[in-house]
Amino acid sequence: MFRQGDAARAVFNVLDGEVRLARFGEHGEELVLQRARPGDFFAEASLDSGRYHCNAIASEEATLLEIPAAALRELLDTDARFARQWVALLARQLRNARARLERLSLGGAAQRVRHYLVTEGRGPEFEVALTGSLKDLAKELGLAHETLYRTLARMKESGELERKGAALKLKTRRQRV
Amino acid sequence: MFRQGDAARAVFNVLDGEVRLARFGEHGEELVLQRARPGDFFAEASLDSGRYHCNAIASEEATLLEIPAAALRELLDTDARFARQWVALLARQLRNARARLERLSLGGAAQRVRHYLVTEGRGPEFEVALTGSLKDLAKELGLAHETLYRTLARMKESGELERKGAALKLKTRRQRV
DNA sequence: CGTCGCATTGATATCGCTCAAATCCGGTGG
DNA sequence: CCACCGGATTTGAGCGATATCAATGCGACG
Repeated sequence: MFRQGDAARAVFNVLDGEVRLARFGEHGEELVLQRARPGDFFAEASLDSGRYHCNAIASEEATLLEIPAAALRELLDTDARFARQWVALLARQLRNARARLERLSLGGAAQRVRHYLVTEGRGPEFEVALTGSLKDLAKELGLAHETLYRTLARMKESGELERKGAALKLKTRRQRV
Repeated sequence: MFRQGDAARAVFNVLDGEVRLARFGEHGEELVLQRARPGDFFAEASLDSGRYHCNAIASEEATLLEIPAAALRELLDTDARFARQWVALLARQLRNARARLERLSLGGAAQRVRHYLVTEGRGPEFEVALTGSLKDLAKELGLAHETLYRTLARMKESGELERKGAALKLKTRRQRV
């Protein structure tokens, strides 16, 4: 859709499909900043800065709603209800980014997995339905995929984790150490 | 000022001093999410969610402006200019959080230091004036402080980095590998 | 002068990354 | 229906970077 450094012309809303927001390291490795799924906005943070700060990649066929920057500014200025929702949206994304920040600062693969389940999971057992592959999850957690496989296997063996197809559950409460 | 889990009553603005926004791990280690300095707002993201998501700690004497949640909502609804600035503030913080996210996802201490200098530094040599101690910087970079010392020493020895008191500069351009 | 915290350096252990190989699985084409 | 292919998954082995533990110097501050 656009590349890092382009002038920010518009904000987008995903109607259908999925778009990855990513940056690329020196060696071509991809860092996913955000995965925008139907209903999500993206490039919201670039609006005020004039340039896009990452690359938008449609991994599959996707339908997008493109909102020109000028139109958005107009909306923000005139529609108070919209402005309030926009603020709520930014705040939500900010909290999400900070949760990931906290996760990445954890030492130890198992801790990251636990943190992921506790923050993203639902219900008393912190159940998470995997959307993509485990390799994708490994990227999200900042781990090599082999490490994630091994960590999941070890946690499953110790009874701390349960896997049913694409669902992950935390079985035991986090222990006092 | 407040603790994680408290009901979010207000947003704050630092007039003087410094406030750390942090969470604590199981073993008491501190994770700094944000350092609010004079002019900065904090707890902006908690407003919509009802509860604070981290602890606010005044590391030194600080003067704060407390803005009750109701007042802020009122402002957002009535003052379009304020709402626009508030959106810009959130967007800035979001970009900042994502930059840190990108940094933490880098492997290798030297890469993180470079990323820090390139994103936070000013001018052609990416000069950064250290505000706190190197231990604080180490936390920000997600490194043990010993590792940061060693990394800085190695980079200085190789001529890539220069240190003058509290200022850090990148001397050579990042090389193609 | 004693203490405290930061800065620095050394030694060691550990954990996760890298390289490698085997298996599985879904899809594709014959 | 079967052979084949690519990507994900899984397991193994070894290495290297970082965390951890430890000791010392140094400056500020009481």
